[in-house]
Amino acid sequence: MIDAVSRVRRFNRAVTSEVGALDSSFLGRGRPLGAARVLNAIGRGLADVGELRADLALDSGLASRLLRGLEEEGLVETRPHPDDARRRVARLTPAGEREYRAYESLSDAQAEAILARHPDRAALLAAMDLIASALGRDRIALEEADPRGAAARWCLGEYYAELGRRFERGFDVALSCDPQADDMVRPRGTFLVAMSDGLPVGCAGLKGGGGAVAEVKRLWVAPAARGLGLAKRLMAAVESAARSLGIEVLRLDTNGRALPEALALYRRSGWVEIDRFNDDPYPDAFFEKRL
Amino acid sequence: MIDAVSRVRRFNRAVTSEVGALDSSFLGRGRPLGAARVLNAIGRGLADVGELRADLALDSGLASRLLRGLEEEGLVETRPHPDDARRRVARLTPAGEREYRAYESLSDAQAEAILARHPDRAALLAAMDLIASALGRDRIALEEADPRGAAARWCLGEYYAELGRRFERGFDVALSCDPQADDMVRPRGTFLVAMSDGLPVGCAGLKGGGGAVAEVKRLWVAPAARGLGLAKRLMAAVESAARSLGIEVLRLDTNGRALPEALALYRRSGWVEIDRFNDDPYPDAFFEKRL
DNA sequence: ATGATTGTCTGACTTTAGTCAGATAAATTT
DNA sequence: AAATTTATCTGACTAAAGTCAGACAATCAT
Repeated sequence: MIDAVSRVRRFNRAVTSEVGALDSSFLGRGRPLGAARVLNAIGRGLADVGELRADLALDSGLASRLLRGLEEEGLVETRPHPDDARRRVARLTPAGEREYRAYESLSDAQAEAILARHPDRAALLAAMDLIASALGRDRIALEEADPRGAAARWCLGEYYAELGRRFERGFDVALSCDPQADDMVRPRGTFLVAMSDGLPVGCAGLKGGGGAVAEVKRLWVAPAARGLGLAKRLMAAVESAARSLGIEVLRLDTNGRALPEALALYRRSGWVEIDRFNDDPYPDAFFEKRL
Repeated sequence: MIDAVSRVRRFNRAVTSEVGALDSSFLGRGRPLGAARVLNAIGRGLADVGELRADLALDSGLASRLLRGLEEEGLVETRPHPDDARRRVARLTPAGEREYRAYESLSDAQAEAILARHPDRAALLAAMDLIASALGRDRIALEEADPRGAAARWCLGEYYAELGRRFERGFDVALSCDPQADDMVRPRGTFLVAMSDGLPVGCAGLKGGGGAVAEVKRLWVAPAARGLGLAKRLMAAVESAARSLGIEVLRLDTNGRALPEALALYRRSGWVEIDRFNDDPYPDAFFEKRL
């Protein structure tokens, strides 16, 4: 009874009795689950009725009836799609918007309640992130993002914090050559963030200078998402972005002592070790790859 | 969108879409969810119809009908309770037993599938244990157990492994004075295991010698269940068991360098530091408590 | 012994979810 | 222009879940 399978099933029971209740925040506002799910889907931005039906796996008849119910309640409006009058688009009325937000804050409150009664919030969140990333691994998408945006800044903050823990003497961004954000925005470069259902779980930057040589910077994967092959995917995406920008040679620096996984990744994916090409105090290994 | 509440909600979505599916192993055998749940509950040992109804939160009418359905299928038998003929007890027929086991192995297979597609099994299991223990913290029960039984042996194995990691030179049970199992069984002593929905998450032993002095040994809490106040509960339970056995003085030894949390716990819960009372090589601190 | 309480059952409901065979109208293909 | 396909809707169903008022017998309290 203490084998791995029993432990997964125990987790499952714990979660469906507690979190199942959390999800039932869909209830509690006097509306059946089906209608609440449709309202929620529209609130999340699933305007197109077909999309909505696919997302919620609803029969066309049922979907149509649920929509009409919400329309009669005055929460939703539908109109034909401007480009194709067979399709219909739904959106929330102001009253629907209010109702949607009411459901949202119910969910938030229940999530808060779970957190509040646990002493070690950080450990609980880390475990939740790990499980959510593991279960949703096939749905982790790489997106180009502004390096000054919220998702990128969160990743960079976590990255710097981790370097601080890994380097014996800590890490100070000011001492390292921090790439200017403009150099990581098209057309000079780019910045990629791996998103797992809304949570950033990894990033990589391509810092260009306008020429044929560019640098890969800030490769990071959240602890919760390690082991899923994300670093490899991020590097592949950076390379293909570099090609599309006309870059011919990629370079990067790293610290092999503090970040051995990174070193191993570069070595096994076609990077060649070269001489030091900057005087940044942190790195001790330098690589190049011709595209 | 990266705050704690969003992370809990993301976890929740991941889990209800994946594990929700896991739990729907209740389906897939041509029986509606309600009937499958009742069959499962009886299989788990909820014999009393009232208990069963409370556990599944069923209306009495509905419960009665579902039971009758299962009876007609030949899977369940009910009879009046021997002590109180108003109550009814249900149990599985041999066919019901087979059907129950078929559901169980479906669930097992689905749990296995989740594990199988994740690279870092140990990390995933650790995260699941942590969440299950945190959500089920109010349902962690302390039980007296045979120190040679499965639950106790699992705890002791984890305990020794952890000591091995914490002591600079590792830990070898043979070098330490390993209490004889008989000394941790009533009437000489006892052994307590903390169980969280079937998983042992902590233990403590009371090693008596027949006299008025006994020793507390093997206090351990699983990493997944730390921060929930379990060590304190275990110690309190050991003390009250000791009182019931007529013990007047409790002693224990520990290693303050490798196990600082334990030291702090003893100091703040009425234990007094005393001189070394054995020549075990591992401990460096010795305590006593008069009951 | 009587009345109240308890545990379960029955029958008559309602609501929700889900299915399916057309109907309708707009777009696409031929 | 006619035929086909597509996106949604309608109406007529069924199955499952859940509710409620009483019925009934056993037990408990006084």
